[in-house]
Amino acid sequence: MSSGDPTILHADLDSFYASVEQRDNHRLRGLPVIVGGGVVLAASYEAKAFGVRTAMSGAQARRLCPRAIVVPPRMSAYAEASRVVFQIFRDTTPLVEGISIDEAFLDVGGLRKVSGTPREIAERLRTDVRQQAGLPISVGVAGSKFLAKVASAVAKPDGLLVVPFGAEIAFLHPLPIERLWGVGAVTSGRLRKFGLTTVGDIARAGEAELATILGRASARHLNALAHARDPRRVQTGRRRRSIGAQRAIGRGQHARDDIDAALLTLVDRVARRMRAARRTGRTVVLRLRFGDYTRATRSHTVSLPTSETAVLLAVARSLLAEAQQLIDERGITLVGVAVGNLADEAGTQLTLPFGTVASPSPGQLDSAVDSIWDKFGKAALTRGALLGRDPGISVPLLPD
DNA sequence: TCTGGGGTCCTAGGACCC
DNA sequence: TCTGGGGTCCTAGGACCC
Repeated sequence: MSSGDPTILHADLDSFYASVEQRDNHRLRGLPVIVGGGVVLAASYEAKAFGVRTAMSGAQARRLCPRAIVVPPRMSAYAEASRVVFQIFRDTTPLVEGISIDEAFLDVGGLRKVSGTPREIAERLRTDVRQQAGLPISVGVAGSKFLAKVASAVAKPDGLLVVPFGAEIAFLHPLPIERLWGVGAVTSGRLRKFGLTTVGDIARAGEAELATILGRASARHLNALAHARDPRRVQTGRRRRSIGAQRAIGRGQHARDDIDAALLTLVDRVARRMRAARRTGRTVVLRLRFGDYTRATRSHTVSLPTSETAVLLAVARSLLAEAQQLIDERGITLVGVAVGNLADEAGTQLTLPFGTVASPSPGQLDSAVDSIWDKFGKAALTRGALLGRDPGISVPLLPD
């Protein structure tokens, strides 16, 4: 690490969704394109020139750029494009760590004899993605993940930037604090109040002073990054830790039946995705957002992992009942369901009257059932759930 | 013209166990 | 009986990222 070239690449597709749209429809090329209606999911560089940004409300975006062409998202097209690009990544090096649908870290150490210098590899990668996927991609090359990521951001659009060993501090310190990983709106506001505006300011402030502003953990984290210290290696085979779905449902009154129908749709979508990925989970999280934009979560952990719609739905419904008072008071505008504590699908599936629970051994059946019963109340279950008569449980499962 | 739909990680308190 | 320390798990909230 002390000699030679830095070997960590951060590859990041430019305005990914918008670029796919421009690739697939030549009439959109060279024009300001916005993907997404209510909120901007992606904006082409032509739209960004007008100040349009990701996550901006659609109304604000159209005000800034009235001539922008707004197209609805085509998630399956983006997923397919991502698949093609990630295959190019894996053809480049086996050490690929995917971060999201459109970015990844690649470690090209040890490939010099086969593939050339990291810069040459990065240039070829950009050419391959352009030719094979038809998409622009920016690449940062540095000695750490953090610096590589900053470098790719600085290189955008459609660029390549290498931060050589020894040049890290000079590169990093003039940058605004918002470039630091973990500095969002809240943290940047706090830091700026204390006159800290550049990464160099953070480095000079020192950990102790930072701790008085942000707390110990954040202080340690930011201080390390500001000194370009980031020992994390590129990790292959990282696995997803939760699977979820959510839906905004607008203001105004929502009948309980409508909320319940939304919940069913979400649970069904999540459970289906879990089964497709052959994953099971133990913790069900209900996410809510209210009319005043406050949020709340309720969660429950069952003893055995499952991907069964009926089981997950039963838990989600009990969580919704728990939160009913909040909903009545504040009005609900978003409902989401996520399943965490993920495990691989178990070998044994125990079929219960109200669904199937994955179990490593039949002896654990009781605890699995108990954990769900506890949440429901025994009375409700014995009243009919186990016989499939409780309308709260016997919802017909949609076919896969 | 108020605010998608995915995720990650961290913190803190409480329960529980040894 | 009282006090204490350490560890894990669960729950809820919050900040942040793309």
